[in-house]
Amino acid sequence: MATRGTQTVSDACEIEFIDERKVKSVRRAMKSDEAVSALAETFKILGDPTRIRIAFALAREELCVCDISNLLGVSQSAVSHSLRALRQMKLVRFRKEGKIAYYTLDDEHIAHLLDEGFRHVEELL
Amino acid sequence: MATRGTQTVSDACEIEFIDERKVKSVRRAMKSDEAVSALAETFKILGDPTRIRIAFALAREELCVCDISNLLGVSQSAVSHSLRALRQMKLVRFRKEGKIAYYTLDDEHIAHLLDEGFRHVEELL
DNA sequence: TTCTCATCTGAACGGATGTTCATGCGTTCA
DNA sequence: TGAACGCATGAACATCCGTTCAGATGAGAA
Repeated sequence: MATRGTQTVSDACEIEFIDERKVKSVRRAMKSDEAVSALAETFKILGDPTRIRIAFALAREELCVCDISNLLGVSQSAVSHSLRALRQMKLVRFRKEGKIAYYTLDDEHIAHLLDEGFRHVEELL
Repeated sequence: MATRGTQTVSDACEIEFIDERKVKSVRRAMKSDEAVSALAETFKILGDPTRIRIAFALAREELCVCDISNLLGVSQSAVSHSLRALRQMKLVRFRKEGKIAYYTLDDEHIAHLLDEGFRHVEELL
């Protein structure tokens, strides 16, 4: 903490601005807190190898929990927990047929997100 | 844990497959472990409101650490830690001019990722 | 050189998160 | 109706992660 004048500021930077014009320009374009938080939550949910594999698979085929479990070699419980997380962020949706739950991606933005992401990381391998 | 035959499997599903064709089809298309892990790391880094704001800002203007700190109202130390994380995932790059470090996005995939992500979440607000 | 400034870094603390285990719920079939 | 099955869920535990604090580094000014 640095004390300046009467108020205590979280010691960001002592000087006022390096380039006030650029800062103001970006500030105007900045997204709302709700949008930023929602996007952060979405990325956080996708920040897990199992959930990425699940989303990738569901982008190609409609699958039931058991199929996903077999496909990835992950316990059914873990798959179900992952699916719930994906569901809460509206990344996947499902329909029930008897006792079987079939999952798919909720919309194509997610598929694009994955494609764009893979394109980025595959450039660096 | 369930024991089946000689090998112990993580009790995924007792039956073999619900739809073997779909599972095999997805399995063939599945990305490598390295790509999946790298993408998960990338999303994990982006799964934080501060780092999203930073990336969003750097997609529009080249900024120094002090500007970012002022722009977001976050301590300079926190910004620096976030930038290091973004740097390690090759999401941003920087150049030094005297004692000032100017940061920008590393490539446009990241900008597209953010745009696509915002498009997704803004549909749900 | 010495001081100031912009930035970086490691350690440490508290909260969030992933995984597993055990169990509960709803459906199907004998 | 009761057993088997597919799936969902809560609790508990260990681990990861974000933030802050204190100090270090390196460049420019005095």
